[in-house]
Amino acid sequence: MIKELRITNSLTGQKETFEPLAPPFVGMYVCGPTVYSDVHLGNVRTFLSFDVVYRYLLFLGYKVRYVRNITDVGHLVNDADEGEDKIAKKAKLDNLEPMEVVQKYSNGFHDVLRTFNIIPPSIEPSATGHIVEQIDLVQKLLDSGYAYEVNGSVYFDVSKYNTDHDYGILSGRKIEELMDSGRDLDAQDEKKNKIDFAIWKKALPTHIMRWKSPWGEGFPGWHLECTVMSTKYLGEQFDIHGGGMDLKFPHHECEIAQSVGSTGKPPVKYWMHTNMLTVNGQKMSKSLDNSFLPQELFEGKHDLLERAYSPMTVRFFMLQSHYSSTLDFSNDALTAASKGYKKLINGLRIVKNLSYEGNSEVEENSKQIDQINKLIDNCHSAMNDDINTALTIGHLFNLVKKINSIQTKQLSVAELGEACFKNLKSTFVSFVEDVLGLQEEKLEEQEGLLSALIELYQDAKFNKDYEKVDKIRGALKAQGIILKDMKTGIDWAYEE
RNA sequence: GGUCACGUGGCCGAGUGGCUAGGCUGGGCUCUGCAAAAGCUCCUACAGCGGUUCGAAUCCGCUCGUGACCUCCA
Repeated sequence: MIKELRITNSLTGQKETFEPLAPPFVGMYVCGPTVYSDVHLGNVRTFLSFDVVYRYLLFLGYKVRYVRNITDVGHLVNDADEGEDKIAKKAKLDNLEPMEVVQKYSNGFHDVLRTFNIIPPSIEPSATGHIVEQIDLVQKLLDSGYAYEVNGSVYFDVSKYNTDHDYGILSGRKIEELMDSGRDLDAQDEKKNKIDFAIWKKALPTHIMRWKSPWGEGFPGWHLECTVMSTKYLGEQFDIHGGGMDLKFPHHECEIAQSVGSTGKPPVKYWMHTNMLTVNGQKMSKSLDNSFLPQELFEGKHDLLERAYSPMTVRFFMLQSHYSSTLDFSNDALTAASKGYKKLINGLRIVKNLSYEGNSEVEENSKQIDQINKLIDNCHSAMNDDINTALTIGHLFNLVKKINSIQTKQLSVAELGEACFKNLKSTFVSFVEDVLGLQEEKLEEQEGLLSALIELYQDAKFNKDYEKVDKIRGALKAQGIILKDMKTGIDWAYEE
């Protein structure tokens, strides 16, 4: 059994034992969205992955401060240093105040995450709320010599930084190669080198988002806000920094440069990067027009969707792969996930209703006990092994078999003994609900009504009124409920 | 072009130097008024070609294929 949590550190490419800088406290920062449009399913995958990381750290007893930002200024449309601000552009387009855009899509973001049962972070700071701190950081970088001012804009001097430190330490890039590729500097460009990036940008007269600074009116550069807010709330050095793979370069590389350039210390102990959600093998992205909004998924309203899928089905689907692998979206896979999810939740319903009953005439079945204890250990091991939710779910399904056997009395709780049974129940419930964050999607119908129907069903069966029996069975099936006739009684389950 | 991943059974997806997850689908059995559910069970794979090894799908090399990043992107 793997007793310690190990996570893959993108910085080293190795699985490392997780040792917080100051246990039991853990600081975790995850790059949040730029709120200029609706979040799509690919975005959700990242936040879902870190939701499980957060949940598991809590499960292990750590005191976690989880910071996830909202980027509401500074993120430009085209490249890091030119073009319009995404928020400002959208504001003009929709004829709204920039902050209305921010509020609208922040609300939408929160609604979506709540639907997927993603726990809100401890702190959700926004870039516009930290302009003062960002100006301070720009000044620090100027003071340290790693930044220079040109015409009211300030740029980070990557080559200068690279003489003292290692730019590219996270993404494996070499500064010379970066210089050779990509677009060339044009005549208007104020930068010394094309790989330099803006940390403060002068606002043109038409620019609607602007703040006063020692360098004139302007706005902060994209990468700056994450450095500032992570430092402010988690300190100059903290445990985990996460985000999607596509942020590794340049965003996270720049964050490291800004931190090291200002404090001299590497900011993050463990970098974690989640992989992309793909559609037909291609990354889901807005520009490729292959992205789904969560709402389209729930309603089944999209050309690529054959039917609707519930939030928990999608959550389960995503957890069935490892966060570091690409996950390909398809109707077949979602349909399979839907059935699997219901199987797991049916197991959850059953085990919650089970209680221990001793029986002095029944001997403990050591083979069963060993099997169950092993499966429980496996669940812990799987999560400890780099948050392997897919493997964890596999083990949970093996436990579902045991739970179903108990319900049909093919296996009795007395055989397991009290300790094993209680361990089974608590492990199963806490892994499904607390760690994986899967919950029962309750029926609209009241369970009381259901049990009344089941009683009628039972009477009809007793009276061998099979016409009525079939009628009740058919009516419930139409509602997605199937009846389980067992020797030991009647129960219902979600149709898989 | 540069950098880095990946290629697993009908489908989706873990994993690992020997003990061959799991889900979905399909077949069989038990149970049942008929079913369903459940349990048991069968079909058993690691792109191709070499190499290392007692032993590789797992390590190394080459080939082919796919993708990501190098511009904004979770």
